[in-house]
Amino acid sequence: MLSIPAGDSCEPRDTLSRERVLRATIELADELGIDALTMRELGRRLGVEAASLYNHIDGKDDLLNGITELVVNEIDVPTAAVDWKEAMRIRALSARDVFSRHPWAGALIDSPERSGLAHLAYADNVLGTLLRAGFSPRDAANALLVLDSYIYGFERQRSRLAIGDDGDNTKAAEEALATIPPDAYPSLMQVAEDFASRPLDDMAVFDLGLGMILDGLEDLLSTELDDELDGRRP
Amino acid sequence: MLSIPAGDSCEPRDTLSRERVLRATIELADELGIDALTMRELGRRLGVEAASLYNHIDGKDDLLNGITELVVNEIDVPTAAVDWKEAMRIRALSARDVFSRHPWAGALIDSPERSGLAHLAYADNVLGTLLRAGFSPRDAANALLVLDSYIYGFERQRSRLAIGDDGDNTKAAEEALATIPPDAYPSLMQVAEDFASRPLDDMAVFDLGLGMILDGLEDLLSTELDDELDGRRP
DNA sequence: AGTCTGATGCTAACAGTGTTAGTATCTCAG
DNA sequence: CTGAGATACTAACACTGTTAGCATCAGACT
Repeated sequence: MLSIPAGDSCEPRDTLSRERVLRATIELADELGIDALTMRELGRRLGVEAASLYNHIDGKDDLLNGITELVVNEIDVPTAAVDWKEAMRIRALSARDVFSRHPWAGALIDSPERSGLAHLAYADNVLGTLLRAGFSPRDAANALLVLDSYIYGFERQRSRLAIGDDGDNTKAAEEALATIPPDAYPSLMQVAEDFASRPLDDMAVFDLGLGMILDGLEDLLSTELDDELDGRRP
Repeated sequence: MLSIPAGDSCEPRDTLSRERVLRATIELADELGIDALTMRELGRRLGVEAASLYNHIDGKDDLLNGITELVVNEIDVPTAAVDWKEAMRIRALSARDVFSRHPWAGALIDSPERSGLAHLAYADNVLGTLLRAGFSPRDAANALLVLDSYIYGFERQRSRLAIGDDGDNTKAAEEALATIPPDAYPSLMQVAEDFASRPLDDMAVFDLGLGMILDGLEDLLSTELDDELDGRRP
């Protein structure tokens, strides 16, 4: 199936392989953005004609699925016996880290039909952590859905607002101030002025919202445990 | 500028206009999905050749910006003097409603550079509500970011997991159960079995997470007000 | 009324996309 | 050294968004 010469630890240098193609795809998407990812450009990078890629992948969809899978695998899912809240926080921060390395990943991950085995393993790990913490299967699933909504959603907002990874948000705020009709949006104006003086710490804001959800989940867990006790000793 | 005959209340019937094009675009996207939205197909719908559309729009980007703007305008932003929490909840449910009518909207709204005047008005309204409730400009902006991350993120998860609007989730869960390798993902298995017996009430889950965030914001607001009092009477 | 002008739609085409069929080449086993 | 199978290339197809140039039809002006 694979084109790697059998039993040799030396990597194949001049021939293609699914893995090499996927790696080059990620590189290309990282450097030039997902829109610049075209079969011909990808072939050019690999010193190959576009059609040759089809010997190793099933089409562009398969290509996107492949890099999505690789990226999902980059997200840390802590297996150690840490507190469930801490585990969720570590996972969230790791996801944000992956997104900052691969800005295109957010848009791909929550496209339907791109979830492969990596996503299953990811979900299984998270659900396992929550179940062990005492969540019911139903509440564990709900928690996963709520958390992922926020984690992935935050990334999308970040990219929508063009929030850079460095702290040049004050400049962006000033530019926005200049283009906004002065009197039409007073509240927006007031907020923008505030951001012009002090930059947005998006990391802190992310953690703020994450903390709210985690606290809410903790409440959910404790009431659930109480209910369980009541059920046993009515 | 506009092609409407001056001063006549009768609408133009056989000539195109930017508005007619945008309306037809939304219809097409609603019926066949955003991928089926092609200039030639859109022209066919309007009984017109694709190139003619360019007399009324600046290109496909302008088209997408236009329908995004229209859809954002569909989101209710309650101006009445209701509780800020209730106002945020109404807004969130309205957004979810819009997304269920236009499943493609989620993917468009949080693409960068698609935010037009509608988005500014939307943000101004929400920020105004929060400022009036006592939030500082900084915290109001943070609250908006956190809330929108969750609201839009939830929609993306919904579409990713292919959660339909009706309650046939049990069937989907059973299918998922069948394809999952039985022993590889025990936690996932356990959760899927639960969902096979009782369907997912995505509306309730959405409200669950929303409540957590709103409660967290309420805490933020009260400590903020306390700090303000302490500052005045140290 | 007749003409003219500007907007509107059409035809044809271009560059670029993903993808496939058929052919050449290259590598390695026998 | 030869044959066979994998691998890459050439050429082309259908489709995308987009533009230039021409035809046509409307209403405005003299």
